[in-house]
Amino acid sequence: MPADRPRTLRDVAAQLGVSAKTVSNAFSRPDQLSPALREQVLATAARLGYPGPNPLAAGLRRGRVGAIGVAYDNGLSYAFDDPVAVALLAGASTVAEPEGAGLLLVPGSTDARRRLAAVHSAVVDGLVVCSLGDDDPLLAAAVARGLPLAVVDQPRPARLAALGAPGTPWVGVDDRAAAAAVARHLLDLGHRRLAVVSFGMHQEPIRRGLADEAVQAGATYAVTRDRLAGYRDAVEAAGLAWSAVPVFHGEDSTPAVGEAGAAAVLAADPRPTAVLCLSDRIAEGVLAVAARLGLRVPRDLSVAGFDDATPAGGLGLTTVRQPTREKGGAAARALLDRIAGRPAPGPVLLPTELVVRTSTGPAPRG
Amino acid sequence: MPADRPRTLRDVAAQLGVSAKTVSNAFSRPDQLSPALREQVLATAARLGYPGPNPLAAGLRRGRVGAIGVAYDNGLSYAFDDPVAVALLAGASTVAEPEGAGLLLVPGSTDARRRLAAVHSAVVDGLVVCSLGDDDPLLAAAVARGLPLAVVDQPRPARLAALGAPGTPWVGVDDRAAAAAVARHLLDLGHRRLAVVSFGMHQEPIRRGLADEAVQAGATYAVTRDRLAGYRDAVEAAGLAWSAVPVFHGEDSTPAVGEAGAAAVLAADPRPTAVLCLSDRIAEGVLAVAARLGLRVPRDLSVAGFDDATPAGGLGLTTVRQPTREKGGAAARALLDRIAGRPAPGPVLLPTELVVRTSTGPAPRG
DNA sequence: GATCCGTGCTTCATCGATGAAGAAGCCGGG
DNA sequence: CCCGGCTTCTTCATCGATGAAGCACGGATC
Repeated sequence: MPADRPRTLRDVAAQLGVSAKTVSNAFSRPDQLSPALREQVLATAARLGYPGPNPLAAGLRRGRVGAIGVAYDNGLSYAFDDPVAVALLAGASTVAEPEGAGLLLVPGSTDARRRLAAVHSAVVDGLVVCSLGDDDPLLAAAVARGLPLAVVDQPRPARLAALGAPGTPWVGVDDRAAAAAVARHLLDLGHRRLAVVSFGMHQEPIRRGLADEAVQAGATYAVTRDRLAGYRDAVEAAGLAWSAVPVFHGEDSTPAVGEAGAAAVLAADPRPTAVLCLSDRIAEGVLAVAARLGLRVPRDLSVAGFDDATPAGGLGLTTVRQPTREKGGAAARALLDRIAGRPAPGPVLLPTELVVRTSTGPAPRG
Repeated sequence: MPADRPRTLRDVAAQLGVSAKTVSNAFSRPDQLSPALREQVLATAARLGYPGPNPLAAGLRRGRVGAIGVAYDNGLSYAFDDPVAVALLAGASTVAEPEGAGLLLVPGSTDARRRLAAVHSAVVDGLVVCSLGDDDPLLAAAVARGLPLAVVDQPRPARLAALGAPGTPWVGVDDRAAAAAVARHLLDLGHRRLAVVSFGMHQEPIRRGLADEAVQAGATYAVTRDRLAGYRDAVEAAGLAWSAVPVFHGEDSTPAVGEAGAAAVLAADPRPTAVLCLSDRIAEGVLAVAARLGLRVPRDLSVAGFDDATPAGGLGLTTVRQPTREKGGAAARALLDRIAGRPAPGPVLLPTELVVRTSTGPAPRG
């Protein structure tokens, strides 16, 4: 009998003169032994201070650990500041929790090596990857590990197939059509001088500035590419030249980028009368600058966002609602299905909706 | 040679005619073999499609998995809706991420058995537990597993010692003093008829209603107990009777509870002139009801919150700022220290600060 | 009385990797 | 020429639990 707390089933088994497997069954398969013996085993285990079956060892043997991972393009600390990312996690947890599955937030890093190491060493049954660039090695690493995957937003299904992960469940929206809808809304209001403030085009290099058409088309973030293409569709359908629309892009989806973008595009003369933002958080920054410049919204300037995340409603922001929570939920669901060997759905395209609030109005005359 | 992808180091080793340990070293301890051989091993592994060392098996052997868990009193899906919980996670991730540690969100459940099972089966190196009731079996389960712990808010250090976890790192604020400060602020403004809207007293049973002094003192949530005691300190110091202050309590920290509470306490005649809320989210609900009733804030009614979380600023809410992010960060830091065998700090008491905004003002005359 | 079956428990091999310790080869120093 | 020490790689045991298959026994069945 071990002097201190027994660490293994074996120790407890020896104490009782039964087999290790029986102790294991007492904990994990109550139907495999008589209730009396089970009680006795559990009581002895408790008395000796046995911590219970080691989940790591059990996981190794079973090939299942009861947790799914979530990997982001950006770091975790960023994720928690972004209402969209939080909503996604909320959705995923709503699905995972009732199934008893934990959610492992995979640490990000600016260092590519460490970022990949985190994916290699994540102890999970599967991975939800969110918003990766077309050529992000993180996805390749996950595929190489043979982990069941579910992808949110990007890469797009076609790209996934090219990356050797065909049939991977995918959840997203029609970014292009949605973006076209907001742009059309502004064009219908008579706006002719538009500007765009976007988040990043690529994971690397991180850069800010105006993006010409070649840069836009070369974006490795499919979401960025497609939303810009959607704006362009609407602009050209209205008979305007896309090349005349300044597109500022920052590195991520933050008010800071919105502020920088607003400063850049609103300095032009003549000033744009409407700014299309690739996210609500960017729009938040644009609104802040507009206020600082003394521009009345929407009388002097119309601003539209994307996402309909907190606090778009409070700001009166016209935007595109996308069901972010549902995206997270659908991805988690698909992943859990895959893990359980149930048939997982193909690409899931969720609906979007233009939400018109008070930040957009008729173009000013002249 | 295995027909399909090799699954183990051994397979790769056999292919190359080296030992399994060498392949292991090629991945995990580059300094333990010649660069040339390492290259060769990695190339072969890649060629064969070996997924890399299984993190589960490595974790078992090493006794370390590179992730810390976070367990909540409430479910995950609730956590993501509460800005305070999100801020806590943000803080924890800010600390864990640079260390390469993942964050496992342990699934909650209303079913006690499943809740404990989740703690038993969490594959983590340690656990941050947040805001548990004094007698929550979840804590006992974590202690029984022998997991390194760090506790946020509650149970209090004294209680932890009683539960067999003395010396467990603890992070929190002086809830009682902070609550007294807000209450004093209102009393100083001349308010004499106060009311309180609180969140839960116990994990179970979940119940709403007015809580008399016995119920308040018997709360198993130390945070609830202490904040109420703080209010009481200030009220009695002002020469008023605490028993005359209606204390409504709901189950959790949501606007819905605030609305129910407001409906209950504002129905009294004479009406309270000030409502103290145990959280900003509750205050949010109270403000909504006040608006619905046509009460002007702060002219007819003063409302104070607690936390200074989103969107307290936007609402102009007077509240107590507590450094929630830092709480999460400090807890994660302490836990990682413990896991690494570094000396962990004793109880960490973070500062709070009264933040006066526009939701509180002088008591109406008469 | 022989056969069959289900219950309750055991044995055995295995999940996949890594720490500790040991054995070759190579080097320089005495 | 021999020895100690370093590098590089190997062997061996082990981390802790569980699936699959097997054995023993009591009761039902014919």
